[in-house]
Amino acid sequence: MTPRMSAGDRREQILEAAARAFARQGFHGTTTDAVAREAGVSQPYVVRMFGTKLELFLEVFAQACERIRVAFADVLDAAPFDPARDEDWDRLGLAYAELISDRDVLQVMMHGFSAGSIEEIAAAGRRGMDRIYATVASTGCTQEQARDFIAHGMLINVMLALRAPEHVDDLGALGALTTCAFGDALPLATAQ
Amino acid sequence: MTPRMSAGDRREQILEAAARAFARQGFHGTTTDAVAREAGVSQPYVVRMFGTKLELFLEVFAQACERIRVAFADVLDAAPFDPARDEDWDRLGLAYAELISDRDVLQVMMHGFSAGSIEEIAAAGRRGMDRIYATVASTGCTQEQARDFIAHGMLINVMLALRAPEHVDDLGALGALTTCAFGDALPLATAQ
DNA sequence: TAAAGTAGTAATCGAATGATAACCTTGTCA
DNA sequence: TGACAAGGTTATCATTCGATTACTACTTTA
Repeated sequence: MTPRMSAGDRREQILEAAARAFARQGFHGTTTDAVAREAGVSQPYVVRMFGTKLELFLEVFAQACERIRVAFADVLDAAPFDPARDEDWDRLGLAYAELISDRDVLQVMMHGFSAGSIEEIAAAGRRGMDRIYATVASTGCTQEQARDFIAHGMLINVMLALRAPEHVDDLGALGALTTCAFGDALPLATAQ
Repeated sequence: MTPRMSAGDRREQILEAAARAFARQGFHGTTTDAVAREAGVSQPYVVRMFGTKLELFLEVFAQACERIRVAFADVLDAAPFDPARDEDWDRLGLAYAELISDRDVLQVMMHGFSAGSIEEIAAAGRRGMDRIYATVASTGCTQEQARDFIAHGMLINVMLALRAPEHVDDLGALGALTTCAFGDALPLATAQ
C-alpha cells in the first residue's frame, strides 16, 4: 500500500507541488515543509532531492518562465503574426490570459521577479525575462509594442496577486482598472 | 552621549530604516532585527513600538503608496493636464522616474503587491493601487490610457528589482527592453 | 532633589526552519 | 534467496525569528 514511485516521477510531482506552494508565498514565505506536505512526502526528502530550497525554487522558476515563453512561441508558430494587426496582439494576449487559470505559473514568475535581492534569483529573472521578451520581439514589432505588451502582463500579475478580480464589485475605481486590465479574460481570473 | 530622541522622531527614523530594509527583502525576507540594526536601535524596541512586524510593514507600505500618489497629484496640480498631449504624460512619467532615485519607495510598493497571500497586505495593496489609479484617472483620460500608464510603472518596478539597468551592457535583448522601459530616466536608475 | 514618566536595552523564550544523519523498506536480479 | 540498490522516513540539530519580560538610564517637574 506504500505508493512507490520512480525518482523521476516523484521529482515531477514535487516540482508541481513546489510551484503551487511558491506561487502562494514566494521564496522567503514558503517552507520546504510546506512543499513536502503539498507533495505528500517528507520534508527531508524534498531537501535531499534538490539540494537546497534555493535550487528548488530556481528550477520551479525557470520552468514557469519557459512555460510562458512557449505559450507565446506556440501562438507565433500557429499562424503568421502581423504586429500591425490588433487581432494578432489579442491572440498573444489570450495566450497569457489562459495561463491565468493555471495561476501558479504567473505568480511564481512574479515572485521570482521580486526576489531579486538574492543574486541568483535576480540572474535567473533576467534570463527568463530576456527570453520572453526576445520571443515577443521576434514578431518584428517595435520595441515599444513589445514593451507595452510585457508591461501589461506585469500589471495582470500584480492585479492577480492582489486578488482584484474577486473584489471587482466592492472596489470603486480599482474595479474599472481590473475589468480594463483583464478584458475578456476576467472570467478566467474570477473562476477558482 | 546616549542619543536620546523623542518617540515621534524615533518612530520616523525606524520607519525610514524599515523602508530601506523591506525594499531590499520584502515582508517575509526582512527580520525585525534587520530593521533594528538599520535604525541603530534594539530589536525589541522596534517590535514594541509597532506591535508586530506586520503592522510595521503595513505602515511602511501605506506610506510608500501615498508618496507615489502624491507625486502624481503634485504634477496634476502644478499645471493643467491634457490626456491627449504626449508631453503631459511624459511629465507624469517623469514624476515616477524621479522616485526611482529613491528606489525604496517603488520596491516597497512592489513587495507589498506580491505579498498578497497575507490578506491584510492584499487589502492594503488594493487600497493603495485604487488611490493611485484614481489619481491618474482623475486626469479625465480613458481607462485604457490609465491602465497603460500604470502597467508601465509595474514593468519599471520589475526591471528595477531585477537590477536590469546595471546589466544593460551584458544583456542582449533585455538591454533593449531596459532602455525602452526607462527611456530618459535610465541614468536615474543606474546611479546608486 | 525626589518622584514620576519616558526612552531604551539585555536577557531570554518558544516555535519554526533548513539541513543532516541514520535507518527502514520495497523492488530487482545474479 | 539473498544481497544490493533505490525510494523514503524518523529523529534530531543548530539557527533564526518574532515576541515578552524585566530591567536600566535619562529627563522633566513639582
